[in-house]
Amino acid sequence: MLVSSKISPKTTTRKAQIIDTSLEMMCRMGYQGTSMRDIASAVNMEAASLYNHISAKEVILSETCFQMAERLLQGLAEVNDIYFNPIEKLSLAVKNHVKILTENTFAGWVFVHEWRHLSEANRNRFVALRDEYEKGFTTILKQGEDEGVFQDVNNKFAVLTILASLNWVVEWYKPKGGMTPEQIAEKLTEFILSGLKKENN
Amino acid sequence: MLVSSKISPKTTTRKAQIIDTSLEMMCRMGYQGTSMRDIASAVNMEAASLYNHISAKEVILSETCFQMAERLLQGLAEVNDIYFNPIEKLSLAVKNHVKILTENTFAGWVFVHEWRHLSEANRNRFVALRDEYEKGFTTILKQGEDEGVFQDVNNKFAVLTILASLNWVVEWYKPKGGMTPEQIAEKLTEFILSGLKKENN
DNA sequence: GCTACTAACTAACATTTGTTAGTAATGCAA
DNA sequence: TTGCATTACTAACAAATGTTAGTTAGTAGC
Repeated sequence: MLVSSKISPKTTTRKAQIIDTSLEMMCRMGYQGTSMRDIASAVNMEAASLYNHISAKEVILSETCFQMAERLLQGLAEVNDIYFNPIEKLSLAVKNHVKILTENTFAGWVFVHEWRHLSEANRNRFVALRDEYEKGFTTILKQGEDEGVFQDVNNKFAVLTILASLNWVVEWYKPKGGMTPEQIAEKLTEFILSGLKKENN
Repeated sequence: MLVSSKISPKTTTRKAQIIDTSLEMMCRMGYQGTSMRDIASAVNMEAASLYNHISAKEVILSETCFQMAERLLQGLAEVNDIYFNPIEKLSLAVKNHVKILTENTFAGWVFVHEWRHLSEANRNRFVALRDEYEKGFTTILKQGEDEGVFQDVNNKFAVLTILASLNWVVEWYKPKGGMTPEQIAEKLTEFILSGLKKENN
């Protein structure tokens, strides 16, 4: 082994290293624009050697997409289980979303942009998870409406618009940038809520 | 010529036909996922024959991206020139944006998502236009602040979030769907403005 | 010290990629 | 009728693609 990644023997496996590097490259050049040879040379090995760690290129994409989806869903489920106030729920759902996307910037970007290149079977599974996630947000909005805290809006439209602004975070968030994930979440919540709270207009 | 597209001899050129078909395919499979042979067989010809109409694959992408950028910029410039009231300005800027993106769904999608695959030179030019466009929105927000109509927000943050929700339209807008572009623009404006107007909270 | 495993290698594969060269058939203008 | 521009074709190119086969050096457990 020429290149040893023995900083911490088990926590950072070679596989994780390959995936991390791949994700970073896919952010710059896209999934289809990043070849196995590109990835290999970035981690200082031959393309064929990658297959000792990863069974196929698509696994890099699918593992990332599903991991992120699971994390988002789990966070949202917790919020919906524990809290009662719709405003609080929405605020925490936003915080959860921003936290997960900014925690791993590259995975976040790939999750938002590159899932389209999943194989059909995986793409279908993925879209199902995404729909479930959207449903979680819809539930919060509905509850808010019922309790008279939120305006009466087209829920589908509102959820999509909200998620749009949340997902866009991956586009411009930089860890060393001016705002922390918490500040971003707070500002986004403000932005969204001021447009939803009834006592406005 | 086996396939004749003589519905209206000059308005729909073969080139336009090729580009339209390409854009539709790129929406489904991405720029890199759409090969010249894919495009060719979709318009019933050989890949090599495409080069009688288009000098390179990238031209399909670059022409689309720059055309859309120009249209958006021109619309925004008109709004900023003619009107004075910041709320009216913002509302019309949103309407302009939604109109142009929904007028040609495929071009809109490609414009939003695939510009990354432009060659470096073109990408730089493109990003410059996009920055200019963002600046136009920033101007409106600033004016609104100065006149005390809008809240004091982080302008960069607000503009990016606004554009995020505007661009997301390409993701889910369907011509035969429930909402017309005008209705979408109106709802988006409502959503954005209620989060900006001072008399809120 | 033998065994089994891990992780790297070289070589090659069958496709697919964007694109060029060269060649015909067509239709319009002179 | 001649000539030119348009638009299609076939054939081929060099490069790049994801992946497999077969091999080998090092390491850990018995």
